[in-house]
Amino acid sequence: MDPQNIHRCFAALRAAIPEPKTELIYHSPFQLLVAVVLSAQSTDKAVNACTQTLFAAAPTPDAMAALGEDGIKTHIRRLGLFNAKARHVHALAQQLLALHDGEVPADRKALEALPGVGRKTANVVLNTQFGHPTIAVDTHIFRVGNRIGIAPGKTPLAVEQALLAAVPTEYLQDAHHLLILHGRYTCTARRPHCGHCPLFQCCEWTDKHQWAAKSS
DNA sequence: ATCCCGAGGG
DNA sequence: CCCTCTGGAT
Repeated sequence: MDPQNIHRCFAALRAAIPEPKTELIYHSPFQLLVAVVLSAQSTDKAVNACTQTLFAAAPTPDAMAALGEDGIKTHIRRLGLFNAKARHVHALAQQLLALHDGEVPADRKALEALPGVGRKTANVVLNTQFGHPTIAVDTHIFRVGNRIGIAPGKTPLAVEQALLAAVPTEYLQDAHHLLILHGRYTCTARRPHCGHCPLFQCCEWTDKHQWAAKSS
């Protein structure tokens, strides 16, 4: 997709979603990091409910390490993958204490070396906590990017780089959130609502007409 | 390529 | 009832 078309897409999204909601603000980089680790394969609503009680009990890496794996589990039992997540969050707190003086590192390599943290999670931390220009490519953004033609049939990294190249740095935050919302509510995985999609004109997905016919 | 692993939606 | 969810590690 050529850059002009990408800009047309974002203009259309901006018009359709006038006021992007700011992401939930967490009290510290540590709490945001934990929240993102917990969010894997889970809805934001469920994660918010869990983190509220979890951070009341253990707001810092120190307290989280002391809470222990089983203690963490009692707060996140409603999430999917909660066993692995409790293990990761506990090990995460311990490693922050052991290797980084209890602070979340502002470095990609150090972040991705932490348990339960991959590129997507590292990008969220780098962007929201440390102001680095990154795009965290989750399943929504990956799907949307491939469909509309930003990086058809390619890897999440290719989508990330294409968006980084196309979106002005100061607009990355909003672009990220617009794409998430678009993927969540309109460009859905199974039954996309192409019939009332704000990106229908600029979208290069070959199946868009088929789905437009099925979705009013 | 597969596992982890539960809730909520279509 | 089946699928999907703001993934990451093996």
